[in-house]
Amino acid sequence: MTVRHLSESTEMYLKAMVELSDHEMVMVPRLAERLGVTPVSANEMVRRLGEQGLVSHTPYKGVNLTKKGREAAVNVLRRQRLWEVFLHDHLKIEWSHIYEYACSLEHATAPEVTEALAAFLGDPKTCPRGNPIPATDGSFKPLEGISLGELKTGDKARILAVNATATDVLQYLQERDILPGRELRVVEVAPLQGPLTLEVGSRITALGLSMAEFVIVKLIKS
Amino acid sequence: MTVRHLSESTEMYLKAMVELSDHEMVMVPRLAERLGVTPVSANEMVRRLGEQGLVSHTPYKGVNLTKKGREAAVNVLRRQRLWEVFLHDHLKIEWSHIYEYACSLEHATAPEVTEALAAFLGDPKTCPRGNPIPATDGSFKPLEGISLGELKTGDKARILAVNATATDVLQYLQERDILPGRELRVVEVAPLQGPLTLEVGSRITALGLSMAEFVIVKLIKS
DNA sequence: CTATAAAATAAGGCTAACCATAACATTTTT
DNA sequence: AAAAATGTTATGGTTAGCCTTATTTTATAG
Repeated sequence: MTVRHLSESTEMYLKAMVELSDHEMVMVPRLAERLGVTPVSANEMVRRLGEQGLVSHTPYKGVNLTKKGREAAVNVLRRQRLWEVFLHDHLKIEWSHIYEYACSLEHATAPEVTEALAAFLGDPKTCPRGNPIPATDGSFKPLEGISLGELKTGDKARILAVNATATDVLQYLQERDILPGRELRVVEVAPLQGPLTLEVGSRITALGLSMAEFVIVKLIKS
Repeated sequence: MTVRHLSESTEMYLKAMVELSDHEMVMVPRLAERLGVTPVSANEMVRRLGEQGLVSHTPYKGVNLTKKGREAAVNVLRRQRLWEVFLHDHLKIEWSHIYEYACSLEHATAPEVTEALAAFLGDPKTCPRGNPIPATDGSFKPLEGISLGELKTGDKARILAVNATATDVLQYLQERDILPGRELRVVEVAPLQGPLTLEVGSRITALGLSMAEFVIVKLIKS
């Protein structure tokens, strides 16, 4: 049915693809950025993934996952987010660190362990960063929401998920209480890619646009 | 103080060394056997470990761990055995599989996660295979017991630990109820490296010598 | 003390993932 | 339509960890 055993690197590429655009084409250099490798290396790897039938690449148009690739990617996501739940709820690991640690564990997790873990956790549907956890059968509908960067002055919204992966970014956001479930109001949007001024709880915070991109929100009708 | 980050392969070598002889010299080909690599590869790797100050190798005499190497090795053991406890007690993974799964996880476990896991598990002292779990500070006294292979006809003993690592061997032993805590009696020791005949519970079982080597027991005075 | 077995080393090769630099192709902008 | 920006490919290099096939060194048993 699905795939035997994929290298850690392969899993990271697949996960990156599903994380930064589900179903749309991704330019290879965008992938490279997210994975912290050079575009040349990413191209090389994409070729290898193509040979394995995991992605299809149309030069100058982008890559996307094949059916097989998406299955594998969703499976990685499942493992990762289950570990996130465990690390957060049971081990009480600090929120900003769980992504990093879960990411190491995910590659070392056999199917039997994944399912036992899911059962132990009570089949959670959401991870601590707010993202949905794919089901065993691979069914998975990505969060419907918009990026915080798309809001206008005066908009009110609830934070659905925080998709940052770097520990320091997560820490920065955590310090400002920008966490799943919180509600916020956009006080001001500065021009020229300038920062957003937000009111979260009763705090006023400035947030750069690039960080705001990581925050998925749902507009609250007002 | 201790070491930054060791590769998975490095950790496996260190663990193998502490597992198959604590404090005694090990011949490199013995290491190679346990790790499933050729003696040539093991020699190469031992050289690299030597350069990192983790082992010291005296040609034709054997290798042993340096202080630094032993610290690292004991740390790996700690992580591994903690995961074994989690997999067995909480995830209810089958006994014969926990070594294999724990072994993957151990290499992906940061210190913060290790300690949080230990706390979550209630600082267990023993893993499901019967081995002691090293403490955070690295203190660790190996089990004192003898190998089942050293027993004589008529001896009675209690099984302290089962040190096999291969899943199929563990399964074989599990099927014959050769598990930590069980008591047994040696019915017969066949000559010429022949099998032992054992009475475990009320069952009579024949066990080859090489498998018996994996079983650590304590003689019961009679 | 020499013969044999065991351990070690030498030499050359392979793979997955990375890197840099440079050339080339395509898309987008002006 | 030309220039600029972006994406891709070519080429050659690196590292860790493995491999095989000799060859050499040492330990040990007769």
